[in-house]
Amino acid sequence: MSAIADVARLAGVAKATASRALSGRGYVSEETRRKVIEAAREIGYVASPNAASLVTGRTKSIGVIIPFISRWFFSEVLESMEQALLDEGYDMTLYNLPAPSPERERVFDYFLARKRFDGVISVGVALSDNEVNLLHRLGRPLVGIGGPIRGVHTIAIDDVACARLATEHLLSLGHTDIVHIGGSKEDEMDFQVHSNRLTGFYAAMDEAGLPSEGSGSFYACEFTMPGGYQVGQAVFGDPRTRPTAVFAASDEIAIGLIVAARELGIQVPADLSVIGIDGHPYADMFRLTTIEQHPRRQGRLAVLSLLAELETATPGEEDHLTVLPTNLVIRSSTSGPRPPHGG
Amino acid sequence: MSAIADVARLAGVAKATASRALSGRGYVSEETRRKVIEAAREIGYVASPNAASLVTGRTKSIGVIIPFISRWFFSEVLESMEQALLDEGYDMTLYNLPAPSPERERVFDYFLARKRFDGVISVGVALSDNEVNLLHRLGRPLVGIGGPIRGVHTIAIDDVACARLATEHLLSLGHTDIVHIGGSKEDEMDFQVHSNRLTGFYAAMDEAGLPSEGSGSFYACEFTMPGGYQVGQAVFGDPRTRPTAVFAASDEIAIGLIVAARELGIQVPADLSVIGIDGHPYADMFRLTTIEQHPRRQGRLAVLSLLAELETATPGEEDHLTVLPTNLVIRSSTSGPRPPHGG
DNA sequence: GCCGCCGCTGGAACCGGTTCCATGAAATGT
DNA sequence: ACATTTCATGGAACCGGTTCCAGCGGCGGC
Repeated sequence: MSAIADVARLAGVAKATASRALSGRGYVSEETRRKVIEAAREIGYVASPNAASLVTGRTKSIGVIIPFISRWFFSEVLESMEQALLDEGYDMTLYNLPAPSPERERVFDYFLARKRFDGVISVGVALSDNEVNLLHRLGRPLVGIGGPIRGVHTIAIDDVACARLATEHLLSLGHTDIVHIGGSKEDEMDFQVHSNRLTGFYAAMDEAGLPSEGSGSFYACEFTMPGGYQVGQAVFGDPRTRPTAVFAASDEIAIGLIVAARELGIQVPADLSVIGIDGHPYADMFRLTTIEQHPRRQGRLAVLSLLAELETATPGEEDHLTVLPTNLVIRSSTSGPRPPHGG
Repeated sequence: MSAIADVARLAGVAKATASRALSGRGYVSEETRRKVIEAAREIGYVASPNAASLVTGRTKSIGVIIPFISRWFFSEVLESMEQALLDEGYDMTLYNLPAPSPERERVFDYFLARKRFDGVISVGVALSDNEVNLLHRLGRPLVGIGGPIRGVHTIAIDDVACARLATEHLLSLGHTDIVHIGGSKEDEMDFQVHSNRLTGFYAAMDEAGLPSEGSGSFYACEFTMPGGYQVGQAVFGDPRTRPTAVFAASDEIAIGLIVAARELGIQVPADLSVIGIDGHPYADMFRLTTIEQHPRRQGRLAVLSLLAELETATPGEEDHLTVLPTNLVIRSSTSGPRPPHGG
């Protein structure tokens, strides 16, 4: 359509002056600025970001690497990042990369090397040193969400502490027969989330003098509601494996467990206490006690932190870890255990 | 880093030749092509899409406008579109625009006018004529998902038919006391989805000679599981308003209803049949009878259709509506009504 | 009255590709 | 043998901005 040359011609100035007037860089008299802006408005001029970024190297766009879109935590983070980027005048280019794979190699080599973005936010993805280095070489800052990446500023919650707190909540209610149901260490998407929550659980159990690692108090589970439901049916269906309390690694798992328990005629919390982690919008409806982790806050902070790094051109604090607060919300899925019958 | 001029120099040819060799356009001898490609590989050359799009006008990027990210249908569509675009070598730039608002005006005027994309897919968004025209003027094709937009190729399911089918399923089981619980017509996100499903419901009831519009057989509800739960508590809690069957406008609503019913001691399906629409992954776990609408298929088709339009440079069939098939999946949340007691 | 600085402006180079056009060599047709 | 095509290649213009640099008028200082 209309280029800056047209604006300049209409305003009766040179391209250079028009550019300065519109971008606000360099000396322009107040009168000239008004003329140029008026001319631009008149012909509906919109600058081509392509042309600009060709010379400035800035694209006003941020790349986001994320392994899932449809899982709660990720979609919340995504939504909040989109909002924050929009507010700051940035575009968001989305790369949904399920797992380390040839697919992902391809994206890194091809898409990311084209540097169509000023920076990258990686959500819950365990980037390899190689991948981090590639971005570094391109001079593109990187901020992570969800777990430490070597040499990268990361925003996360303290998963070990959360798990410990959740377990301690159950312990403080008097439970001794507690199991943890969550993601397994071997799970490919593990970004230390699974293992950290497991670690926190074992630590709390250990401190309470209860059987921990190796005692069979952990069941691996897909990180979804049906995953929790399935494991719940198996574990609660057999009186020999049924505990009095469960710490679930996510609210969705916890809800799946609650549904399974209800179907088996097990009273929650009278017969079984359940606690989760997340602060999922469904938690309230299932009266689930949980630890809220505020993903939207994490996403927003990641964006602001990345943009700050970009705009100050400081390399940012590498290896810096920002730990965001979480909070325990007690509803009625947890209570003290039923006194042993006949006891 | 390295520009095409470096590649040309290393290969001992002119920039123009190097460009032809790498892009595959125009005449280049096989030998020269090999030399250039080898040189490019050697210095790790990656073309700058900015520079290329500056002259070709193509960005190899698609803009997506979507009102929600975290709701099931939308996240599924998004994920499938991302996948399809990646496969075809396109980037996806995401614009999450909740509702018609000044916010949205701003995005249209500012972001979209910068034409950083070759085309646009709008998911479940009722674009105004103005907005459609703006895109048209920019020469960017547009494909919609979820409801007809004037002058735009749209991919959708037949919501009226789905609702009719769902209702007929309940009727065929012998139910006569049926209510519909779903989004209200006044809901701002209505993209004819709500009203179409309501229309289909009333049509089926009408045909069966049962009370339809204006008979109080419809309850408005937020389009989420807690929304369904809340309405379920209210409607099922009062024996006077409790029907024998419910057609829920979405699976999430249906599941919320089932949870509410179970808590009230109402047997599903013996006391209450429930059918939804979606094919949500949780449906199986709640044994929910539903009509599957395959959002991933919709997303994939939208991408392929848009790219085809782009690559053939045909303006596409405007006002064309592609209706994708849906299918009824019968599980055990529906059955015949309990015979009237004392009857 | 002259020098130097400041504020403002225009010309031109540049970012990194693509494409038009001219040129020349080889292959084909008559 | 000569006129055409066809294929290959290089030079240069161009896409639409930004930025460097030179020039110029006005003003204050000495």
